[in-house]
Amino acid sequence: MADPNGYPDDIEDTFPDGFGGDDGFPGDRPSGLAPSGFQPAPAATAGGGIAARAMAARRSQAPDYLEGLNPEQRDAVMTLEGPLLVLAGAGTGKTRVLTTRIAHILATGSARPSEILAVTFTNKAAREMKDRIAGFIGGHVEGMAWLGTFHSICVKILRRHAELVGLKSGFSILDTDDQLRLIKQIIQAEGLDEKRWTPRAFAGMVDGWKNRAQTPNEISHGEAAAFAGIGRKLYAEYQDRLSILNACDFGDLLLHVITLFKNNPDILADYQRRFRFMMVDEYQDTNVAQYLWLRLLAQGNANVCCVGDDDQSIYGWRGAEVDNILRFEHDFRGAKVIRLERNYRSTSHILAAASHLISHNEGRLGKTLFTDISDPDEVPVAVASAWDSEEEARAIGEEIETLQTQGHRLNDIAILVRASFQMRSFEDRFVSMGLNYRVIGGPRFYERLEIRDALAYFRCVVQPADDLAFERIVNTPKRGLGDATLKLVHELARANRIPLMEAAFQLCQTEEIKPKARTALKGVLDNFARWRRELETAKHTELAEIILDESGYTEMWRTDRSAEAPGRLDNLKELIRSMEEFESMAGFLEHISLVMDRDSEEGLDAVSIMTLHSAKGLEFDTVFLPGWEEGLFPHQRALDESGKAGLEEERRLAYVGVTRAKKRAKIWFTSNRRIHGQWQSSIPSRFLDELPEAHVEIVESSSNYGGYGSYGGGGYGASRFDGRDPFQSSYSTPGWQRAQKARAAQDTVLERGSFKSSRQRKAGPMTIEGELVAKSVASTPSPYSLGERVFHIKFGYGAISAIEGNKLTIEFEKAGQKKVLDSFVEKH
DNA sequence: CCGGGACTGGTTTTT
DNA sequence: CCAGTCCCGG
Repeated sequence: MADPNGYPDDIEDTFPDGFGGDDGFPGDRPSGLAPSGFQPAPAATAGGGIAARAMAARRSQAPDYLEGLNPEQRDAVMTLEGPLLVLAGAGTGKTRVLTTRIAHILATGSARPSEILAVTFTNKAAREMKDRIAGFIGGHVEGMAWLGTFHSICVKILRRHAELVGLKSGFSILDTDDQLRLIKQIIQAEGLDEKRWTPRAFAGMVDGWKNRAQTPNEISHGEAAAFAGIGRKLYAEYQDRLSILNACDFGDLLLHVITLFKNNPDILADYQRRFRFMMVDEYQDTNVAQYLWLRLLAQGNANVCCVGDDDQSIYGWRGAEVDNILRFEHDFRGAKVIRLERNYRSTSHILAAASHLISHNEGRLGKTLFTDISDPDEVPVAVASAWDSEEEARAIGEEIETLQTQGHRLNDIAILVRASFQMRSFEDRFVSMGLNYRVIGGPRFYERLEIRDALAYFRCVVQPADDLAFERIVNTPKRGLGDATLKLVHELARANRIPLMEAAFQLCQTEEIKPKARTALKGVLDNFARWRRELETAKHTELAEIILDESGYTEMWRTDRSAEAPGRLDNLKELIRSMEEFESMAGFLEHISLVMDRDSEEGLDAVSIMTLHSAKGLEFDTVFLPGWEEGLFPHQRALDESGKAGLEEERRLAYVGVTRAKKRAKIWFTSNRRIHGQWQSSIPSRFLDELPEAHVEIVESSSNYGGYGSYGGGGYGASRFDGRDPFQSSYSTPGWQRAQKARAAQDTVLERGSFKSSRQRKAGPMTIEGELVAKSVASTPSPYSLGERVFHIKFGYGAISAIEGNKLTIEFEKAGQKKVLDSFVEKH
């Protein structure tokens, strides 16, 4: 019985062999999915009357899962048919709507789990969504085979049709590091100067092209001629090499699927039929390729629901097109738009501040967040200033301590910075005061050297053609396989268009390489051959251990006496432990190439330090926003490179920052900042002027001279920030001067005991307004004089030729000219 | 093969 | 200023 849209009764049957079967799971029947307390509609006969059934369900008994939704949210959940754009402001329950909507689709029997496509940007978001859906429908989330990131969904599709885009199904996915090494080889092969034409720059261009779904033939004339005139050629070569390697980069995952769909209408049609409902989270972050991908799939059946917030689009620089969301109604005809503006997160002061700030942007779809909840104790958004980043860190650290003594948890506090170099002063400060913190977004587990090496071994076993992996470990640990030998292998491989491993094997059969290298190479190849045989029989975790042992890799770190070595061995153990969750080595490798998860040590109570970008989607009771200065935020480079659009993206970033706060937001700016080693006096950010006076309080002094609840100043308008010189106003008030005096006294004490802070302070041009400059170290004259003869424990005797604070330049009699700290020399 | 010295570039980041 | 990379010398 086919429905009016032509859907066959059993969709599974229309897919090629093996396509539907492996999606089978116990819960792939709508009737088994009703949430408790809700009487499910009869099992779906595909098509027909979804809305009607939903209405019927609602009439008979409002299902549990709709409880507590506001009217707009409910509308978004129940609108199943046709294109739908949900404009969900910060903290308006976006994820809840998305997950409830899926629950609703399942509960009403409108589709089976495997017929729902739900796309997110990050693995974290996908996981969260899965967890929350599991809350509704129990263990049957596993049936949501198509809930994942754009990339993981694309891989799934590509594995089935790899041959159609010139790959084999077992293709590997290169990460940025592999990608760069490959590009470097190509640039070298072209004889370009790597210094002028850096692999990184080219990788950036490739990324840009792939973000726009352009193959080498489709890039513009201008870009084809970019990169020393051979942009197109290099791009084509790169793609060619990837194909020979049977590998993809991240961008390819989308690009290949788009190519696949365009060239194979039958396959596209299958997927169009399969995906009865499509949902995209964070739609404002989609790039052109993702948009095209979605368009292709949505052509069959326009039940597309995109959720996003144009005001939170902060990834323009990596290809996201705000236009996608701004043009939704135009691109998806008859689209319904629902705005979620009721905020459940922040106080009205915070919302008012954020709304007023973002209202300075043009070209928005326009939303105004509001809340009904009124908290009699709520405080305005605070703005405070500091002399430099160290004082900023110190003041914030002290405020955090105060909050802590008042019973606030550190987990509820975050510091959100514009650029990661800002984190340093906070880390330094928090370490010295013993305040627990955690940096979000640092280096990732799978990016560590030892992990990549280990993975390269595994890749070589699973994917013998993975040249990049082979290159990486062929001489790690050292086996005496130097450049000379490898060059031979490369030449043979290139000449015959065969994988390196194969070339190496052939080379071992000849007399062309030196006996020593030959033995070593043969040893490696024999090992791989043996491990590959064991792949069939041994348990993959055990095999992994065998590989690392027999290759000498573990041994290499065991004998390494550097400080990091033990940690690296631990990481290797951890790697093998994490493999246990997977069925096979291949399955594991696939997982890690896509899911570069971070370490999470959620256990302890700690302040979070992260960039504004990585804060999107999170919330904290208290948020500190340091560094609101022109040039840093908005960032100069954003202004220079993208002009007004750049400024607006920076402003959205500011909006994201402020809206992370539930109860307290405090913004900071400093008057001096060291940039590229140079001290520069800074001007308060224009965004400060864009905050509404009525909801913002200028905090006179900071840290132990005030803190929350005892604002000194008051009565200053935001226009105060307009001045070129912030010192004229608040910096000359009596309260400020008093604070400075007290602080200067305290600094003297602090710095006597702290080598680090005195070292860091020395370079400051502390010359403005004498009294403020009473920083002990900066003004202390050096005890040494020019020409003086001194002794250094390592360099011996010498004469001072220059003095710069506590740093001396000395002409040593034996060692020549060196720069040393005065504390390391003695008078002689 | 390691390490010191020269040189370079320094916003944001996921997959 | 500082961290990462590259190149060359011992």
